[in-house]
Amino acid sequence: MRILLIEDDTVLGAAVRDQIAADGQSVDWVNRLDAAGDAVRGAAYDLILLDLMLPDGRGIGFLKTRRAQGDVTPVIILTALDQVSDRIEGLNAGADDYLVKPFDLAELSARIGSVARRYNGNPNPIIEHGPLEIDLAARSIRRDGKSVSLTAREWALFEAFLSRPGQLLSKAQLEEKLYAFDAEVESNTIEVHVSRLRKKLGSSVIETERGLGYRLGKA
Amino acid sequence: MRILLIEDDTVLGAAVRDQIAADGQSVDWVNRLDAAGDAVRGAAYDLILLDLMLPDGRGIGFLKTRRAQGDVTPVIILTALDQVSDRIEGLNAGADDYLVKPFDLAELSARIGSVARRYNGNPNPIIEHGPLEIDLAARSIRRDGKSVSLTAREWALFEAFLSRPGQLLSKAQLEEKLYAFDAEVESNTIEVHVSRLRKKLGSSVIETERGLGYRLGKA
DNA sequence: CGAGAACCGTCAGTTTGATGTCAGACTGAT
DNA sequence: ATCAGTCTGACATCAAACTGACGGTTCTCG
Repeated sequence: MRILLIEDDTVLGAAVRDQIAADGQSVDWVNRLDAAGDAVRGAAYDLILLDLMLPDGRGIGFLKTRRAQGDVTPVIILTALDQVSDRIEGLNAGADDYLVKPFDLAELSARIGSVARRYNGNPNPIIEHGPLEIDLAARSIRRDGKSVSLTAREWALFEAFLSRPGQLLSKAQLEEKLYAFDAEVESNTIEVHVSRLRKKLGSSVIETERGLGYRLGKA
Repeated sequence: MRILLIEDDTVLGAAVRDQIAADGQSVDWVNRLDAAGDAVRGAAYDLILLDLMLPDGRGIGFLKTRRAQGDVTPVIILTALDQVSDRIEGLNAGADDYLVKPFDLAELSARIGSVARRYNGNPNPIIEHGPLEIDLAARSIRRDGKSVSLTAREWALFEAFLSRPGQLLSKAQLEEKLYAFDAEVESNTIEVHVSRLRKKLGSSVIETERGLGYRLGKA
């Protein structure tokens, strides 16, 4: 089995490489996202181990790009961020599993085995939410069985709600999610996007709490 | 470390129990959700292993109920459903990790160790106050398990009390909290909002001290 | 390269519901 | 019994939110 390790920490990277080699698998180890891009274009891997914090960007972006291009290679995320939100973001982006640092090398072996064993081509991971069937990996939604397409902004907004179901999100929080840091919006952009989402997905997907913000609807 | 195993498959359950025992941990094994409820009420566990498909209901509901009641015991989900949607639902419901069947017993041991090691912080800060469960981050309140929604002013007022439990707050102080500087209320606004809060949260949440002000009720 | 479509931010007219105000009932201290 | 303080239902108001429309920009495809 060919494994691609994307990790910039030299100590951890070496340890992981050695562990995998000891398990009898073949490993390629890169420490930057651009090198990772070259690697996946140059060879077919059976599994990717992906660190989220890399010198030239966040690993999530790399993962999303791969998935957007139709790559279904199993991915295990390695993250120092022990936060449910990061795990969910990773899974939403199409990861198959995650490991929170520091992790046991035995645990790593177990999960590699697990992903490999499990990976025999299961078609599509689908979240059900009321009348909606959401396939995050494929970025597709079916509403009452009929497919609905969302734009980039709409996905970003909807994901913000999905990753925190039940939580109230203020417009300021949502703007942060949608527009990184810079790029200030000085109009009712969020309202408009919420309106567009509701038109596509049903009026009850997102609930308004006047003066406070929005939250994902019950179902 | 005390571990509660909730699993109805007798073969798998026995294997897991033996493995945990071999690791030197103490296990209680139940095969139904109602028995699980009795167990968690009767003893304090350090970790719960939860099967999702049980004869008397879905494990997700059990997990959600525990979390809603403020229980923060780490939970690892055991599921035969190899679907990202289940993992996300589980993680959202407050699970700390999951294992997809069939799993290695070595992997189980590794994850138990991992969760136990990792578990230091509390995922969701929920304040319990009598029949109320208050999640300030999510801006949600449950009263006897049923969710109650507050308006912006009501939140502001309630937070003023929560941040100074037991302390007497005069109407003037409360007005300052609610209306920044330009305090321009010339009526019984505070009284009205206190009344509205009591209607939503129960008449005993806030106590009146005639001529002096208000304070948060005992519980 | 050009035409058309898609996407997104902005705005304006309309809708909605949270909130301040008031009046009358109620409470408790003296 | 009196009366100031408090409670609460009702209501009008106005800011917050909704949404259709528009135009600028980017993307797509011939």
